[in-house]
Order: sequence, then structure tokens, then C-alpha cells
Amino acid sequence: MAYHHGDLATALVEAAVELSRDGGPDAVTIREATRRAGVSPNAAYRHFPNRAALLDATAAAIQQGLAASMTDPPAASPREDLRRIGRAYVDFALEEPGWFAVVFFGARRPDPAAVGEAPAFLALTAALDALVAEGALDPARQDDAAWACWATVHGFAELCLHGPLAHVPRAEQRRRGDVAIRAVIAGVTR
Amino acid sequence: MAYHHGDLATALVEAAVELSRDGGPDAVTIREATRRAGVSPNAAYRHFPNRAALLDATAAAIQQGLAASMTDPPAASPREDLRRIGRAYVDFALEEPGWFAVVFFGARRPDPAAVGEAPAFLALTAALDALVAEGALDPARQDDAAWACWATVHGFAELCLHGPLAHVPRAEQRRRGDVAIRAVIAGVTR
DNA sequence: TGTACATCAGTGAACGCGCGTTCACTGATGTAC
DNA sequence: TGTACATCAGTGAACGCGCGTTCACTGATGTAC
Repeated sequence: MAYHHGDLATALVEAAVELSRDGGPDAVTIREATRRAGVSPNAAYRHFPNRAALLDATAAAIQQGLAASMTDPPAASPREDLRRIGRAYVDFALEEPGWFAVVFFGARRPDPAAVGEAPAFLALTAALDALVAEGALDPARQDDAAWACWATVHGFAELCLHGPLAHVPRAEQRRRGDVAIRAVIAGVTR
Repeated sequence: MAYHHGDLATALVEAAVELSRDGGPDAVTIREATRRAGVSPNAAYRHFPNRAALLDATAAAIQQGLAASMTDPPAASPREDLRRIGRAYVDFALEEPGWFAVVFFGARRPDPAAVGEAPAFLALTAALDALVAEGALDPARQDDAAWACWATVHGFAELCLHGPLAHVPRAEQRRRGDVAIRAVIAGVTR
């Protein structure tokens, strides 16, 4: 291997993504990431000012991967789309809890501007747009509806990951999640 | 002060409760708790096998305090009670984020049996019982309804504490929380 | 009621841990003339 | 085309941190006779 790594920044982020898959944000350390890249710890400081910056980059990389996996739900109906998005959110949290934690708790304070660009948020907004177009949702309430939906799927995921639903079998978790999702959607569109 | 402290176990838990108020679970350390109790670090090991045990006891103490503050909502109507409980949950999370984090993430794995005894859970169950009695809720769906409600308030709290709603002013957070709460209740009781 | 002794609840010193981060450095690369 | 030199991307060693936890101990308490 050459003395210069070539693309150490990318290699570090990839290592961090791996690390956080099991282990979440805490598993992302400068020392372990550099170890995996076959490089001394301080080499990381050529590319990131500190650990927090590496974690931010990791969160961004994970979100990009998630965006790719959340593309094009076949639009059966706006309501069905909304359910699909909600299920995808919960599934992601349950299948990849480490990544979920990084995306959500990894960065210090979430950048308000960045929220509008998050893939999950865009998908949610699009589905609600369709509901508005259909006349099932008052446009003045679209924002509030978005937060209510997000709150429900996010909270449900937390209950399963760290809360009282942790001991419930996966299939039953999914079923209850589905019920909760249907409930908010119903409540939001009357 | 006497050589024997008197009630060190309680003193340590009280210190831990204080510590976690700002700082959450991470702020609860054996060393700092013993420091505050005016005692050497190892004295703690006379009363708790390890840090995790202290944290568990801390969570229990906080929950007990919370229970006391959540007593007797005047029963206007079952729906209104339900809203009140939801608001109390969100308010607690927003006002005491450190305690909220301890109660929720402090212990390792939540004990399934303990859930049924949690004050918030009891209040929620009682309110749903009243809805069933009123005929507004199919008894077969009561459990699912409880989880949907819990998910929404919990998720909303998380969005405010660590998520995209962190930058929104408190009053607006409350308003949106209220909307979300109304939405699930409506969705759950049709 | 006094005394011997077990037990209990503290002390003080020390360990190892893995981390983030800084220091002073050196080998590789690329650019100007 | 060759050479001088700036810059860039790494190295190796070390620091301090605060923590949880263990060791061997000692002073206070309470109980049996």
C-alpha cells in the first residue's frame, strides 16, 4: 500500500458506517475507524477536525443510503403511500437500530434547514400533498399532520427499540405499528 | 457528622436524581454521587452492586415523583382525560428532559412486568377503560389503542428534544403536540 | 450491667481502560523555473 | 527535462481525562453471654 492512502476520508466514513451498524453512535471512534482503515489515529485529523465531524459525515452517509432504499413506492393511493412510508420508517428503525440511532441522535443539534431535505421528510410531504389534492386534508393542517405522523412512527420505533415493546416478537411489533400508523392517518384526515 | 452516614443508599439516589436532572443518565456516576454524599467512592458498593443498579434505583425514584405529580385529573370526559394525560407526558419530557431520559433509557432492558405498574401507563389504561365504557372504543382494540397513543406522545417528545422540532419555540411545540394528540385519539376511537 | 467479639459501613490507594487529542516529525507528491 | 522547494498526508509517542471497580484496611455498632 502506498504511503498516501488515496481516499482516507471516504474510507473512514465507510468504517464508521460499519461500526455504527452494530453499536450505534458510541461505536464510532476515531481510533477504531483509523484502525480499520489501516492508518494511525491522528491521520484522521487531516480530514476531520474532530470526532463529532466524523459522526456527522457518518450520519449523512447513512441517510443517503436510506434515501436510495426508500425510492418510488408505487402510488396505489395517497393513504396507502402514507402507510407504506410509515412502515418503511419503522422497519428501518427495527432492522438497523444502530444506523437509526446515528441518524437521529448522532449529530449534536439537528440543522433546521437540513430537515427539509431529508429523504423521509420529502416522501412524507409528497404523500400529504397528494392527500390535499384529493381533498382529504385541509392544506392549512398539512404541516401539523406531518408532525403527527412523524411523531407516531418515531415514537413507536422507540418503544420497540428501547421501551416496553422491546420484548414483543417482531411480527407483533409490526402489527401494532401498523395499527398505530392507521390510527394517526385516520385522525389526521378527517 | 458520624462515621456511619445513616442512610447512604437514599442519599446516593437523591444525589443521582439531582445529577440526572441536568445531564441525564450519563451524569449519574458513582464518583459524583458519592462526592455529593460526602463519602468515598467505594462506599457506594455497600449499597449497590454497580453503577447500573444505582441508575435503576434513580429511575424508580424519578418515576415515583412523576406518579405523585400526575395524580387525579378531574374527569371532565374520557377523551379530555386522555388528552390531559398525553399533554402531561409531553410536558414532563420537555420540562425535565434529563429525568425523562433516565426513566426511558436509564435501565438496560425495560422489565415487561414493570410496565404495567408505571403510573403513566395506569393513567392511560384507566382513560381508555372509560372510553370503552362509553362505547367509543372497541374493547378488542384497547391495547392497540394504548400503544398508538403512547407512541405518538413519546415520539413527539423525542422530535422536540433531539429531533427536528428542537428549534421550535416552546409554545408552538405544545400546540403541535396537542394537534398530534388529538389526531391519534380521533384515529383510535372511530 | 459489662465485656468479647462478629459484623457492618466506611476509608485510602491504586488499577486499567480506551478514548480524544496534541506534539514534533518524516516520507511522498506536485509545481515553478 | 531536471532540479529546488513548498505542501500535503501520513507516523509514533505521549498527555490527560474521569471513570468503574478492586484491594486491604479500620473505626463504629450491636449482640450473646
